[in-house]
Amino acid sequence: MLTPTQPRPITPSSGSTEHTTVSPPTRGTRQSPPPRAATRTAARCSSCSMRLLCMPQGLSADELSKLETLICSARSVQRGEALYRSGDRFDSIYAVRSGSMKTVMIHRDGREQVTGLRLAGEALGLDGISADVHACSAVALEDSTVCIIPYSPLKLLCREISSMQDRMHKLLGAQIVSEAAQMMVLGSLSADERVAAFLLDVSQRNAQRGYSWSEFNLRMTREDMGSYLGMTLETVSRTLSRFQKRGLIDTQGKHIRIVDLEGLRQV
Amino acid sequence: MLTPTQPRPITPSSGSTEHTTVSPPTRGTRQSPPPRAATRTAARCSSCSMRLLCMPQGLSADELSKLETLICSARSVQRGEALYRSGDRFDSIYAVRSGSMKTVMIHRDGREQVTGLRLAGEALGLDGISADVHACSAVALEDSTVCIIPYSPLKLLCREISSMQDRMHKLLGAQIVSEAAQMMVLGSLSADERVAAFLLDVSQRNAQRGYSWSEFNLRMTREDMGSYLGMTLETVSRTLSRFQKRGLIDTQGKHIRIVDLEGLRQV
DNA sequence: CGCACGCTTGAGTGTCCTCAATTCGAGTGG
DNA sequence: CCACTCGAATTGAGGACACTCAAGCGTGCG
Repeated sequence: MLTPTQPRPITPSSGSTEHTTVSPPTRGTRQSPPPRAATRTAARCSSCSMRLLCMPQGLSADELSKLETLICSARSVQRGEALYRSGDRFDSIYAVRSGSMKTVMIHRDGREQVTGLRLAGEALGLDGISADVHACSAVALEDSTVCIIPYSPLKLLCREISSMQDRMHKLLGAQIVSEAAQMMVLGSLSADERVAAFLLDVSQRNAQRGYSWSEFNLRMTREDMGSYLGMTLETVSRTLSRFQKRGLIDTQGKHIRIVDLEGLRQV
Repeated sequence: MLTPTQPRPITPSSGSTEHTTVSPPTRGTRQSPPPRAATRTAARCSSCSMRLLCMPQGLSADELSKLETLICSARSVQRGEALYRSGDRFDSIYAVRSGSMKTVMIHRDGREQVTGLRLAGEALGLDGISADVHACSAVALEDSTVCIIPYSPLKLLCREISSMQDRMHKLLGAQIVSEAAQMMVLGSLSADERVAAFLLDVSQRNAQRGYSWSEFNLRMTREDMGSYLGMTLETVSRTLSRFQKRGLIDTQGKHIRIVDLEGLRQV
């Protein structure tokens, strides 16, 4: 496969706030000198992490209060800013509260691969568990906020409450499965099929979270999509145009409307 | 990129014991009617799962004995036979004790993608945790034996012993990272680079387990390698031949010797 | 308003796929 | 023991799909 954790050429946590090579910093993006960690009320935050961690199982009132003892602060991340970088020490996982983020892995020669897209409500940061150091970088695709769930207290909680343990395992397991699915996309599908699969995936995840399956804003650039799907931005653009001519979708820029769901499913 | 394999009608779990299309059953492979679960002594098995689950941390004698209460049987799997299939109910994870296995994911149109290679000592079956049902199939590349670690008792143990919990999390996290790395291989590297990365990965994993980094038998067929690397078997074969002419490796069939490690690293 | 960035579209090229023939090797049966 | 058979691997020739390079357009932001 590859030497998994390559010598990181990416300045892991240089004093400067520049997010250098992770994503070419948008000129318009204001370079907020201190990546300000805006702390919010614990109440809102634990409700955020609860959705992430406890959704399926019901918890007793007692257990709920224990959950709320998780020091669960929030942080806002500006568009283009990195929540964490490959090589950063791992100590928390995150739940996207608003906005969206991408995860990026960097090859030693500088090529970068988008390895994931995280929408509001989804988990982030699990790539740090195995080595106590993050393997990917997480970059905001738009101004976003995340919930910070410190890992050590979370582990304790998982030992106390079995449904939390279950939830944690399923969270990790779900990422394993979705990455395997993406390997299938990259390894076996044609360009058209990849784009269709991606649109259907985002549509389905939107639906799951109570938003429209048929209409959404994809904050990634064509280049990000291309990187995620293993193709060039030009091919992504051409494919979307062709889909539009075929009456499958309706796009203008980052806004996408799915017109013919069944058609998309049939490649 | 490609539309590689022909429509493969795979029967996920037909009543028959045939391992039909997962990997065309070698004629010679005897069709053992009951996929026999050869149970071994618990002692050998827990030592097997211990390597997998406890390697980094030391455990107290007391904790060790608890670990051994894990009902940990073994099973042998013939070449071409499936240890589990996509859709099977999940109730155990496995540790490869001897031999090697591949994990395979099947697209609805029948195309199949090799999503992983597991050598002796490595973990298997984590793809079932998220949905209580396996997302991949696991097929033996040669006659192999695996250690069966029932999941429910394992969960209990993780709640009792924090180092087991750590180990479990790291096992899951490591698969997340290695799959992300494979996404980078599939999404960003050329054919030559993919093959080189794969050889280096296997070499490194062999070294890690105390075997030779420079010489090994890859039990996958060229087709399996191609599927795993997102290319055709012909391209794999051509690439290996070219590497040999360049003096990077020495191959005959499935036996591979790495001649110029540094050269391989430089693509 | 103007610049810069992102997106679209076109033309030409190259990498890798497809199809096909042959060789090699292992397991089987005569 | 050797010929036979079948699958796996190698190698070649030709073609297709996606990439590269390049120009033009839209738009959001300073």
